[in-house]
Amino acid sequence: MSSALMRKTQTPSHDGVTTAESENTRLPPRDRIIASAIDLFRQQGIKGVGVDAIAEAADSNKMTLYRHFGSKDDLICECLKKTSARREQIWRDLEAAHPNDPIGQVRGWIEEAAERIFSDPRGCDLANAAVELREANHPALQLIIEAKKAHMERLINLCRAAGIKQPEQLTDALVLLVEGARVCSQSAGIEGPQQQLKRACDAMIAAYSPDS
Amino acid sequence: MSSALMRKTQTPSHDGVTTAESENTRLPPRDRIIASAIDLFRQQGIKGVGVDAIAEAADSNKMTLYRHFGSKDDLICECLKKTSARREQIWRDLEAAHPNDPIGQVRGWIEEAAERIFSDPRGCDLANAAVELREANHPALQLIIEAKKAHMERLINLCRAAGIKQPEQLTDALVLLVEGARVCSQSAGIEGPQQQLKRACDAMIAAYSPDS
DNA sequence: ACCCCTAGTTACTGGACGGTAACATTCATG
DNA sequence: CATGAATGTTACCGTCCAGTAACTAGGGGT
Repeated sequence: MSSALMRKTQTPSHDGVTTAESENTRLPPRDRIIASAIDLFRQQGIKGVGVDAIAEAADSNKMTLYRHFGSKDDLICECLKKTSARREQIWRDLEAAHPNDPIGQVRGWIEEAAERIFSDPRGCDLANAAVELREANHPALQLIIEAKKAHMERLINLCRAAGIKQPEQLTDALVLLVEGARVCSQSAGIEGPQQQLKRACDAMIAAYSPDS
Repeated sequence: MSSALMRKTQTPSHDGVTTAESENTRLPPRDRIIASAIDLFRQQGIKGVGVDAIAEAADSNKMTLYRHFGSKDDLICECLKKTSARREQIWRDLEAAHPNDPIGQVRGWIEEAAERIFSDPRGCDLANAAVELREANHPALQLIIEAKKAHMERLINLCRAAGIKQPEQLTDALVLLVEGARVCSQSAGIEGPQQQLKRACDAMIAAYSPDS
């Protein structure tokens, strides 16, 4: 809490001209608002944070927020889209890191998920949003489902390219394990079963790999 | 309003002796409130429902609610305790259904989880609560962690009794799969990987079973 | 100069929220 | 019948929420 407040206190472009370079380049308000919203949603939950807090954290204000996003639900959807886009980027990075090595990309994805679980045990933003936004037909829900579907499609193709016998089944199993680890990191304490995510995935991959 | 009045009109022990049992016996307000709260929390999320709505759904009122529970957080904790207690009862039922068959109890637990996922795809109340109650040191969190821990302890003992080589590892993997299926039933659409929960668990059990 | 678009500021609305006070009612007991 | 505890009823408090209105301040273009 206090650290977050402290961090926000930095007076922005107080001396004006020098901001030329580096990450200090102030993003336009829309991007700042989305970034702050993703942050706060992750820290306090979607229903646990109000638009005023988001605007303030973005060093902006509520009116500007409402000029860019028609409603809080709108902003939520844009945040989820942004999160999905970042995921796509991670996949592209994995492809670059393991070229022509589909199973390496799959293992890289698992590795990345495991690291993230330990460095920031707050689960998957998309899945968490689905838990919080239970009102029927919430516009975010379709986004979440489609993102998960696209994600699994990619995994299936990688598994197939890797010569897995039943790529759909292995993908389902791996997704269950990873999603389970992400939720357990929130509900099962620091010593929970998420500690064994990689080992469980290895066992599952072995079970579906062609016998050596 | 009027329906509430109508419903309340039943004269209780009007004929004295016969009322021994029957489900028409109105539960005391405290139990009605907890039951209604669990229901509403599940339907609309913990942060999505107010105490007024809970009191009304319980055919009671806010003051009675606050006489029994010091705060909404208090009520949340009692609901989670009740949920944990019901889980314990499920385990006892499984023990009775599969006496001296530890792996049968484990499979029965998986079976029960799978059925529940399809009949009511709203995930695990405990895990969902952990997702929603992110404020640091929320009193519910410790309850959730302890319930999950006790649950896993039971699974480990069953796996060990079944002759599994590494009972802790198999338990971790099975819990990841089941928790993953529960969260995917909310976030991955009706055709999500939760459909393959049982198959994935079978593969995992096979991988950890002594070779036949 | 001019306009115009974007962004920031302040103040506000109406409603829902968690929680409380004061009072009225029921009802099983003595 | 009297008592007292548990329950119900109504009204209220202060706070927070999502969302809006009116106004001001800069910053480029033309």
